[in-house]
Amino acid sequence: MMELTRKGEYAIRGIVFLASRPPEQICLLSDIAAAVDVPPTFLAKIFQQFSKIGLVKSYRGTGGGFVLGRSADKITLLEVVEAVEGPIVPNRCVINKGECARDATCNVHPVWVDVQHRVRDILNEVTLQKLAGTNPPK
Amino acid sequence: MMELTRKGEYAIRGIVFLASRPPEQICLLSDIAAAVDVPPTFLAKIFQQFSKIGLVKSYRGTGGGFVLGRSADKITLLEVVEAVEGPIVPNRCVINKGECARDATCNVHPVWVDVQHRVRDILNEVTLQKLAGTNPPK
DNA sequence: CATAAAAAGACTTATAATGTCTTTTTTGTG
DNA sequence: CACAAAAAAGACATTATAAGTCTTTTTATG
Repeated sequence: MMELTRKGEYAIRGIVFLASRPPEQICLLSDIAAAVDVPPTFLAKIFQQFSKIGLVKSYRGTGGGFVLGRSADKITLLEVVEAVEGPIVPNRCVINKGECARDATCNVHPVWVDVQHRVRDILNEVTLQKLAGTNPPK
Repeated sequence: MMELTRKGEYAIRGIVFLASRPPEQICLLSDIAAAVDVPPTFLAKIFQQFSKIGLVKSYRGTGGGFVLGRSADKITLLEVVEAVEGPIVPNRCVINKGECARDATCNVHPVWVDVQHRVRDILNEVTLQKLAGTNPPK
């Protein structure tokens, strides 16, 4: 239960790798994909999502590629995960009230809210800088 | 992300309902299903899983049905969820070492372990008694 | 033995995950 | 300007999982 999908796994690997490179160095998608062992076409989709919300900056054409959209200590694991997996919602009823007809009487609801907050808090404390930390750039 | 499946949702509804009934009263699966608005055949599968691990006790034949396997204050939400959803593992790499080749260098791993523990702790604190509490038996 | 109920297993359908392929757009370079 | 290099976009294919149904079997009771 509560399992990260492969997409999420790949997303993390990819952007952590990018964070481990010198900040101004433009990385080819194909290089990243090879380095973190992810199908390049799939990683492309993921990085497109990153790009749309500014987690990475993309350059097209010759000499193009990707760099982080912000410094690695300003990007959290929470952002990365939610970028590709969507919001963290342990149960549908947490998304919006009224979703669950039992709302008023449902004692389980607050538990899921609690879970949601705890998980988000944990992931929000972890920055890409920390994650890239002891993986020194080769 | 991290969403409970419908099966899990149904499982909780079903067993919480059972917990809200007088402890010795044998409940028909069909009655439970109707009360919590779940397809009876699907709920049957769920209760079979419960039965196997003793969360509920089943009686077959005429006059048969289900009762809780233990008192409601001795059954946790964690048990219920894991019974039908499997163990709570935010990432494959948490299941067993060696799963992830990057193991040693992976800084993300401990984060998932942390998430796993927090979530389990939260769910482990919640008993069926609490959940059934303010839902008085009709 | 007839009936009521759960257990078990095979099966179907729907949805989401995972991934590929092709075409288009953008950009730098000879 | 033409070409090549790269990402963006969209359509497509495949596989896995979720969700649910149906049929048959087992067990218990009156």
